[in-house]
Amino acid sequence: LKDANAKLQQLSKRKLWKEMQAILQDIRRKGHRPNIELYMLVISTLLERRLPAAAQKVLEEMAEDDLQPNSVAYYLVINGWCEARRVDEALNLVSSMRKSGIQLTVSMFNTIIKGLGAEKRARDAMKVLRIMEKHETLKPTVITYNILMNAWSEEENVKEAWTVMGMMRKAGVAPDVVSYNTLVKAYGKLNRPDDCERVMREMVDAPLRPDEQTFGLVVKAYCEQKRMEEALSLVKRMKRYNVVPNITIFTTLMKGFAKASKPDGAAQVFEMIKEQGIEPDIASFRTLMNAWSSSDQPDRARVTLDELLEAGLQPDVEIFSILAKGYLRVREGQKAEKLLEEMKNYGIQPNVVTYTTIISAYCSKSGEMEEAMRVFQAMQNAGVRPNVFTFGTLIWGYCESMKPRKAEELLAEMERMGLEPD
RNA sequence: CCGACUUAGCAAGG
Repeated sequence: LKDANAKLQQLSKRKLWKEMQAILQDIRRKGHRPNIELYMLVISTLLERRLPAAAQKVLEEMAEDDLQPNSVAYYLVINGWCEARRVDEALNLVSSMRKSGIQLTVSMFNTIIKGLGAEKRARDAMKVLRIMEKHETLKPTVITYNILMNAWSEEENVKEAWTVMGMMRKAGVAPDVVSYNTLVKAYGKLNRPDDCERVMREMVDAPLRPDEQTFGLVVKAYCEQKRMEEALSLVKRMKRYNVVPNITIFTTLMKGFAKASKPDGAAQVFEMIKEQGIEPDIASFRTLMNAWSSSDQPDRARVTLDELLEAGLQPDVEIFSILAKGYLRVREGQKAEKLLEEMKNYGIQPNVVTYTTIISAYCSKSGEMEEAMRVFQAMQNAGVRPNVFTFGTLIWGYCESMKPRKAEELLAEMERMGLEPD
């Protein structure tokens, strides 16, 4: 058993779940009893690989061995089903647990409510919460209510989110910062920054202190509307609440400037980051590069890339895809394609986005469809599967260059590959 | 008793 334990530890690191299952079976066949730790290791590996069905089987084997799995083990499997968008399986498991008298916990229901929300079933999630409210020992906590509020917010139903807030107050549970942030988020999705501000004021009256996330959400709402003046002034107002703007908020601002076609604004924000003594992270570099690339200035994106390298950060596939987009916008297919070599030097594998961007660059110029098709071939030779975007781009390119026959051929090829044209 | 589970930022001219 000790031996098996060590072996399983190794396999778990490499996520070799099939081998782990085999060892577990072997132990049991020989009439030994694996201990709880062994079982848990296999279960968590299976769940990491998104195999809740297999994990549940192991859970059942544990029970056969008279090892009562603890509630964390059950929670993990329930959560696994929910993350795999199979909430009904999670619900089945819960009802069989109830029949066998296995301890249920609030976390289990929290994850189910979240899963229902992810399946756009907030209405069902609401029912689950109401059942919990009537239960003696499984009363919803502030987290439960928040999860449900978020489910409504995802469905852009701010009215029901408020309803949940009312329910929690009625149940004697005080809304917290997360509850209010969720409402702010809901209004943000609805493009109503002014209502975001209103919720923030209500939050202050509660009294609760808005945090970085609150401001981040409101700043984003202004940015979506391209109301950059207000976004900036809100960031300045943060100090009054003793909240220091962080890298996320600055990045949100940069994205807003990029969206508003104001790359210089993004560059200024980038300077602000450094002035605050914050080290820009890879995401902020990407956002600034994207601001340059989206505004047809690949050379400036290139300068930013140099700065990234000087800062000692590792460029990644997204960085190069963004740079390729810059060349796409100025219709420089060759320069975009040349990035492939550069990436090779860094040991970065181009992905479907990178290739599709390069293909678009060729497609955007009449008479370069052959180049586009060459890259399309190279991509497949490199083992990268084209997707609907890739085909859509090529089909568009052929249509633009008045070659509908070619476009039709691609449409057929797409279907042969099992891709659904949209 | 303490944790854990909930809410913000970034890439593809279709």
